[in-house]
Order: sequence, then structure tokens, then C-alpha cells
Amino acid sequence: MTSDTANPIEIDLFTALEDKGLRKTSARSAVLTRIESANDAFTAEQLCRDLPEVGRATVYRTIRHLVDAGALCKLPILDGAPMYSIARVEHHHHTICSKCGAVGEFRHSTVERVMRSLGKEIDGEIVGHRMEIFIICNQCLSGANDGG
Amino acid sequence: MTSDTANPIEIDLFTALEDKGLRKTSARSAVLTRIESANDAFTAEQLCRDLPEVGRATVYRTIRHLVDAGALCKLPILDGAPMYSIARVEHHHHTICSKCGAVGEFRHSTVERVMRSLGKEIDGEIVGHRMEIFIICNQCLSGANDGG
DNA sequence: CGTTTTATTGATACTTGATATCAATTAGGA
DNA sequence: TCCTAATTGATATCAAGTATCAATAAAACG
Repeated sequence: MTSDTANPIEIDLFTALEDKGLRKTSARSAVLTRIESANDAFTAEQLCRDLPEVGRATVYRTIRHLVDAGALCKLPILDGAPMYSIARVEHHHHTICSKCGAVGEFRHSTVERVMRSLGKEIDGEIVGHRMEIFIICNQCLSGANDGG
Repeated sequence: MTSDTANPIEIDLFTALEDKGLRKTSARSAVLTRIESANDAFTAEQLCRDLPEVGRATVYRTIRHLVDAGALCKLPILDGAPMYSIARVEHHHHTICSKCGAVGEFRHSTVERVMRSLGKEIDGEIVGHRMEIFIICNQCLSGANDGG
């Protein structure tokens, strides 16, 4: 929430693009800066609205690059647009508040263990998994969102 | 796979609509029949293509009714259109072949147990979860799909 | 620093998935 | 059969996202 420490994630996003041999432009910098400043997950359209000076196509392209580089997670959770969140943890899962839409991350070793034990029951070779936990977040539980 | 037994699922789909007070029309019957005959998951557009005699709007409406009634699962797995599969098991998860897109179902009690144990770690109240396992299905492993 | 090359941008048009509209039709009860 | 309300589906519209391509800007080179 506070911004009194240098954030290593910023470097990660820029590095992710550099590693792909992409140029550092002002449009991309604007997108990356906005992504960092979002502590919540966001949609592509949200970024477009927040960054009217950056073209829609560029916003979508930059997001695609970052997902491609593994720096962003794409969460196809809603009926409409998918959400994106910075991939802070190597392998993780997401919590999604059913009321306010806030997205969180967590790791749990048992989930990975379950995956391995499932191997026997499943008709093929497991190459990945995804899990989303739907919650009512503490903020919403405490009534912070009752006006909605 | 074979069709030598009466299929109780057919009744479920029709009953699902009846329970919502919806009329039995020929358009809806066509959609339900097509859904039953699909042993794989399908997209709305696939149904539209398979049923040119039924209007697009009706296909989408019928799918929405069935999802709403819990008779279909909506799987927002792909970049494009979500897929739907008949909900045969009360609570379950899905396997998705990364190569051919085939969707399967499974239940695993450990997954549910993990959910309960996660309650302590998670910043809110768990109200649901979803899990998808990405596989290469046996058919694809055996090379049945190499032409793609 | 200026020139050159090449990636990038972004307005626009388009594609796709899905919903709203609404006159014509049809189901199903009286 | 008739009546009424639900349903249909052609069409328009919306929303998310991509392709196009002339203009622009980054960075490599001298």
C-alpha cells in the first residue's frame, strides 16, 4: 500500500520486455508504470481508460507481451473481459472476491501434492493446472461495500 | 459412447427448463438434443453452426437458461469463446486437453479437503472454487492428432 | 551529432462473441 | 377453437480484441 521502498517488480516488467528484444518506448513505460501502481488485478479496458494518451492497440499489445513473458497472469474469470495480475510468485493460485472482484494470490503445497496424486486417476498426462478460489474478502465481510 | 441405453441426462436438460417454467418448443428441443449428442464440450458458435434452423439468439438464450439452472457448466478456458459441458456430477472439476481441447470431468475428495484447510490461510470467507487440469489426453499421446 | 534502419505507434476498420429489440409466431390453457 | 403470453429470430447493437499501415520514434551506426 505504501510506496516508501523501491519496488523490484518494476524492474521485472521492464526486464521482461527487454529480454524479448523489445524497445523501451514512452507508451510502454506508461503502461508498465500503471500496471505496477495497480495493487489489484485489472482489465485491458481499465488500462485504456486510465491511459487515454496511449493507443488501445498498444495497451493490448503490451499486455500480450507481458503475459507471453510470464510477467502477467491472465485470469479468464468473468463473463466479460479477463483480468490480469502481476505474477509475483513462481506458481500460485488466485482468490477472487465474488463481491468486489479483488484478486489475491496464494501458494499451497498440498495443491501441488494433490496434482501428483491425481496423475493416476486422470486419463492422460498432466501438463498444468489452474485453480481459483472464490471468496468474500474481509473488506466486504466487514460491510465496506454494502453500498453496491 | 454407445447409445444403446436410455439416457437420463436428456430428461435432466428438459426438466431443467421445465423447472424454470419455460415452454417446450421445437427450437429448444433441437438445441437440447444437439447438446446431449455432444459427448465433448462445445461452444455456443458450434451449436449455431450445427443448428442453422435455430436462430443465434435462441441458441445463446437456451444455453444461458441451462447454465442458470445448473444443467451446464461454463468453462471460460480459451481466449475466444467459453465452452460448455453437461454437468453430470454434483461438484467436480475439469480436465482440458491442451492439444485437442477435449474436456473431461473428475471428482477428488482431497481437493475438497484442501479447500477446508486453506480457510485459515485465506483472507476472507471461501464461497466456492474452480480447478482446471491441463493434460495431453491419451488419444493425443498416442499420436491420433499428429496431423494438426 | 546527424543519418539510417527498423521497431513501434495509434487511428481506423474489422472480426468475433454475445445481447437487445421487436414484429411475427407459436405453445398451451380456457 | 380461441386467446394470451411466451418465444422466436432477423437485425442492430455492443464489447473485446486484432489487423492494417502510414507516420513516428528508438537505437545503431558512422
